[in-house]
Amino acid sequence: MISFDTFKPGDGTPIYLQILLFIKRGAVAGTILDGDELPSRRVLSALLGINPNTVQKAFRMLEDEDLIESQTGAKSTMKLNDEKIVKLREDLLREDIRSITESLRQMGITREEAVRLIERFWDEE
Amino acid sequence: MISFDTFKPGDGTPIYLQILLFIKRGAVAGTILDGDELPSRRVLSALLGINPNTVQKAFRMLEDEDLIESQTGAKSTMKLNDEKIVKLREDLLREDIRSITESLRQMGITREEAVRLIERFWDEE
DNA sequence: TTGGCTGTATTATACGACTAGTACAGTTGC
DNA sequence: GCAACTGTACTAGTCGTATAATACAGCCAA
Repeated sequence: MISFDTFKPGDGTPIYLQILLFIKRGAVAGTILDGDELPSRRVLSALLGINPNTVQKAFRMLEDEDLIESQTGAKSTMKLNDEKIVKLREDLLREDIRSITESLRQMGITREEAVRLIERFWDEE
Repeated sequence: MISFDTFKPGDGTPIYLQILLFIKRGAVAGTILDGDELPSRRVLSALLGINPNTVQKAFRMLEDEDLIESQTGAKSTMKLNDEKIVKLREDLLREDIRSITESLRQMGITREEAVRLIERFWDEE
């Protein structure tokens, strides 16, 4: 059963997107595996203190991307393979890096400064 | 007059926040200086193809942070000094770095991999 | 078999972001 | 002075996110 212990809703990002990203990043990290059972919509929503419909929206999108399998009455399970994971990793990384480089460049930060900042703040907090 | 030529609304971030960040990052980069005139609400909204109220919301928040000065009838101007800029730089950098490190860590990326990714993708696009 | 769980669907409500339109007071340049 | 600009304020409406409550059909273990 996939654990959401490390999941903490934050920023202003829609909750359903945060759930989506949490699952995808777990799949990339290898902490979430093919066949793993997801918590039920009701259980997870109670756990996170949010509405079941919000969880359902996230799970529905995961199913639309063929990353989970659902059938009425039974728990949903992860549906992963190497190809999907490689693609997920590329997509997520590309967007993260694109976002940070654009942001830092707008502030006039150089590549060398950016690297130094990452090295310095990586292990904080 | 501050130019918004490089401003391109994107992601799902609220437009008024994107305008806010554009100004703040420009101040940090030194491309926007103390005393600089801002385009009028109406002109900027027409330029960006958005509603004047959205621009007003961003400008209002900048004034609440004492980063611009506005008076009825006259154009708004930037209100900066070294102390404010240092603080802006720290706040913006901290949030950017926090965001990217958290995201990459959730994907199981190490510090060394993160640095390599930044170095590799910095000059792309 | 049966009761409690599962996924799925529907309706209604609330709020923030954004748009549209209008109005009014004050500045600026000719 | 006056016309054209400026900032500010307000109402009304749409859309996406999130909540709340309810309902139904299918799985599964005791």
